[in-house]
Amino acid sequence: MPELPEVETVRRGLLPVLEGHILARVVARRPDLRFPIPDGFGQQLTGRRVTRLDRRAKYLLIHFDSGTVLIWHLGMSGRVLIFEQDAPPEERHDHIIFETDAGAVIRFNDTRRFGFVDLVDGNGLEAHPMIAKLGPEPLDESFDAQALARRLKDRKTPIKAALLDQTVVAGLGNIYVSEALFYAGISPRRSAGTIQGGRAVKLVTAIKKVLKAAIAAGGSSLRDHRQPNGELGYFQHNFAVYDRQGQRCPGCDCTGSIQQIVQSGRSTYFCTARQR
DNA sequence: CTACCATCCTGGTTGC
DNA sequence: TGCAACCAGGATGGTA
Repeated sequence: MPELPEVETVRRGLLPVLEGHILARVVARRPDLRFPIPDGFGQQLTGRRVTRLDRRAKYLLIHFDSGTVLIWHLGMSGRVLIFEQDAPPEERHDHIIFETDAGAVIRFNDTRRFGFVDLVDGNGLEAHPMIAKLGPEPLDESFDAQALARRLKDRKTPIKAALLDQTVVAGLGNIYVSEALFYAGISPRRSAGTIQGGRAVKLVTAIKKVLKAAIAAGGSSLRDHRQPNGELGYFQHNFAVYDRQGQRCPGCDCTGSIQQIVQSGRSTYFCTARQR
């Protein structure tokens, strides 16, 4: 799915067309995505003004003047497209359509339908089952080496798997975990509990660095992600290891090449010389 | 606790 | 060229 940088890119694209605007029309073109679309979805949002547009981990949180919050997860293949005028015909996987009082059209297109939306009262947001268990935001100042080390302590699972666990740190996915471990010089196979002290400092630094760089690049366009204006993100050109198996390691003079392994069913990419 | 697996879907790529 | 198997950025719940 879109990971944190891609969702943040979508949020930034939506800001100018949504924040402060009223939804003039909201249509769900099918009854379900990953989960059923809430009853009265369109009716609850139509005529409401967007007061705030937040992101938590990989979730978009759209606050309305009614007190309702739209929780929106893009799944693995979800795309948000914005047309400020002259929207082209709807396409096959355009599942939800929003139109604003200014005439902007926003479409949620999701071929695999792993995405979902839910509506919750703002007071209950933190208790929502999808939100309540999330770990710290990796770009928050409070997410530091101590915070990470504490959450990894005594865990025997490989660090790769631990970083994909959204209760450890929220927002990383398969791409940025490989990238962050590369910059930290840590093997994806290393037992998570051994990431303490200096290693934790390196890993936190690497996580923040790679996420910030990816956001600045508009995310990564591998298969599905596009910026909401339709442009491709370009961080995929800056991957150090992801999807680069067999290529030379960009970070050291080692003679080896980038290895691809499978951990808990997902591909991992790393340099065996540089990452220990 | 941990590791592993299947599952929800569609579509692009790979290999025969 | 056809076709089937496999793979993909996620997250959960079940099993052993």
